[in-house]
Amino acid sequence: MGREEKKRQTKLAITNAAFKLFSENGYESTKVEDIVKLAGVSKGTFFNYFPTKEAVIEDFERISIYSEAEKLMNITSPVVPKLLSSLINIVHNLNYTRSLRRATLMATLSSANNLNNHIDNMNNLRALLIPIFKHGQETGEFTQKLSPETLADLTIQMFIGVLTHWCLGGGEDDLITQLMMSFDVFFKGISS
Amino acid sequence: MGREEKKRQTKLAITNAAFKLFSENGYESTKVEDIVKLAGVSKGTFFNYFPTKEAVIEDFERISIYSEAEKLMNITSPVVPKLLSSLINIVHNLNYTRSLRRATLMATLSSANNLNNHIDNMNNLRALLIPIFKHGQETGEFTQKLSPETLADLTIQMFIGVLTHWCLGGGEDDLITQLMMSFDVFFKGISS
Amino acid sequence: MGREEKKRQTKLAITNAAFKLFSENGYESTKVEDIVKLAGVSKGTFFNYFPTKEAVIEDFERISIYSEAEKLMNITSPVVPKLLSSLINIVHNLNYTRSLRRATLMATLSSANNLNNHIDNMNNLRALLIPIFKHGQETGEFTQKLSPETLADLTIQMFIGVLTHWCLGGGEDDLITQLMMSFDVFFKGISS
Amino acid sequence: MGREEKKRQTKLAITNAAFKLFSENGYESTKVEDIVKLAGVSKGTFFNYFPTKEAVIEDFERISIYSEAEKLMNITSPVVPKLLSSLINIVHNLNYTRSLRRATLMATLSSANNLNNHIDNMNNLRALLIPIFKHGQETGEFTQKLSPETLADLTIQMFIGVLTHWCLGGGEDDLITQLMMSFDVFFKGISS
DNA sequence: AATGAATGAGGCTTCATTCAT
DNA sequence: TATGAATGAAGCCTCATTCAT
Repeated sequence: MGREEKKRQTKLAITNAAFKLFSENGYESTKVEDIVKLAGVSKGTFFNYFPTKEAVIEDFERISIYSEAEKLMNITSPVVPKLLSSLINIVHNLNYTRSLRRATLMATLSSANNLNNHIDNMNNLRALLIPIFKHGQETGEFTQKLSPETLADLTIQMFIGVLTHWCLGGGEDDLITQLMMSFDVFFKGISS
Repeated sequence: MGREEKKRQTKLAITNAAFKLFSENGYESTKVEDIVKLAGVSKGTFFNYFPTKEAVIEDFERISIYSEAEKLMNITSPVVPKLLSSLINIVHNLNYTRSLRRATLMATLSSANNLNNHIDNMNNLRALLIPIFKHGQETGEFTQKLSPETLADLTIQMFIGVLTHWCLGGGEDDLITQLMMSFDVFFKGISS
Repeated sequence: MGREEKKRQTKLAITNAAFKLFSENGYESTKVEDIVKLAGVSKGTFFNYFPTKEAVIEDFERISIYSEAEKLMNITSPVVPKLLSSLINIVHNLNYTRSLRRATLMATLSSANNLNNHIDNMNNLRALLIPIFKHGQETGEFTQKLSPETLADLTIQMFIGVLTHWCLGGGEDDLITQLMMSFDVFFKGISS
Repeated sequence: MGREEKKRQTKLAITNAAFKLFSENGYESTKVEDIVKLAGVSKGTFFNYFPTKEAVIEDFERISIYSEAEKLMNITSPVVPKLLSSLINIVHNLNYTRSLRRATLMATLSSANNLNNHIDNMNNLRALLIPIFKHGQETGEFTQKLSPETLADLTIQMFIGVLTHWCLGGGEDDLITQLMMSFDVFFKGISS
């Protein structure tokens, strides 16, 4: 195993450990000491890979709900089934547990920087969804009482609602079941 | 002013200060020192009123979304307009700013105790909503494809979705507008 | 003993301890732990009085060679004996040991800030000396081949030379003896 | 280029880098990492050439003011001009900047070992100067009120005074000008 | 009841040094 | 001989909490 490969593994071990602990106990309660113990490296090594403890949390953005948004891009008619399967796919890839989603949400809430990232990502996703809904309106799938912008926004809101309610202990234990049921209602609500 | 009144005022000053700072900077970043400075009391006084710093956060539950749930109890047909006006009423009384809602959400996420409170409150609310939806189904307002339990759950989810999306920067600046628009879609989605 | 008096004593205990240790072992080798142990207070108390470890060193400026410069201001003819007695007086009040002077010199050398303070102080002292030498030249005490500015500068240099050579182990053990002998030669060198 | 030559060059690169950084930022603030980065070698290499970081500072003695003292040995009458030109020569060869002299002074102050080296060197120089002054007294160049030992000591003190005052920002920008002016006064002060 | 000085456990981070490659 | 990833002891500093006044 080459040096570079070893480095990648070390960094991964640290990230995974931090990941696990943050999601179980939250950022502030997780000590660097805990992370390195779980990762099986020394404290010095931790700071060889991350300048501060806070720097690790940025890797959490990797698993934000927006990470796979680009997959939504080439959706064609009929919109609903493909959109739904895309959303399911995103959730599937995120591989969330309730506690992991809570940790991710806390990460978003815990710093102005992360919050701004969230807003940027949300706007990007919104921009992707707008033409999709426009198209859907033209083909008669969706109500025209609401603008495509609003429809895009409500979709994101629905998605966040499912995730948040679920991570706070509500809904079905299986996130995807909950997601499908919720969007069933939602799509009916915005149908023409 | 009597001694008891003075004490109540002091406690209120502390709570309000903590309240403001938690909502602006989060729980962990807010120091007891900051709170007492803003409240205009000494550190010693703080600990005369609250055994620990964490004890203050429990007062945040005062503004949880469940605080006014009992007002939902005597809803009669037709369900939709009264339910909607109740929800609006709750939001109105909460007097949220985006940052205040973020703080409340962080408070819920930041301790197992608060999370359990949330779950208890949610279940209480759910218990209140179930007969309402049952009634609504009987009178033909709501679809019968979903159980009253599910409808209650989806309502809570919708409510949380609006609040979360909004506090993270999404939706209309006016929370009530956003709420009405969202529940319009939702009620259409669960109509019979 | 009042609270304020107690505070002054605590701060003094810390300063004195730091003072002693810095002069014996140097700034970097002295740990905050050492200081508080010697001062008989806790680490927390240290940081109640000084925001950082470095902040303590600024108190060292109190014993800089310039601290009593203002006493030079009202010197009248003949200049030499009064100037000499002033210099002796300054040294006397500084109460230097060789190691303490070394520590003070290191403090000056160890940060750009302290160095700038030194330069400022030096220029103030120089400004005080210039009219004195001007006066001394007019009354015929000093050579006119050198400007009053240069004479002031050479005086400071001589003073620093004595202190530095002495603290590095040279000269008489008694600093004042060394100072008098040196300025005897110096004043002869700049006599008219 | 032979292997030995390569090694010498590597060591020189390290020494020069350390040299530069110590003089700019001081010993403690200069990290081994900084040195090796500037020298263009790895950390491992550094420790192949020097057992510890502190070992590098001993190379600073190369540029101590005593390094060329032996040139003073065969001074003949008249003493003053030759002594002065020797001192100028020493300063010239040292090639000091103010910051470099500060670094050298800090090196002397920063360890008991270096301080002892300074004292040894000073005593050697003193031993060289004593017969010179004795000779100068016999030929009538210098006052007999002071012993040759004292004269030697005052000379060293003057030299150190010039260097210290200058490196702390005082005197002429050109060190040699400052040196000549100062020793002019000094030699007049010790003339017979 | 109010004060704020004192506490000290415990956190994050630094950095000279080692050693396997 | 050169490399640089890994190490871990040790340092500075924070801050909730206590308690004498």
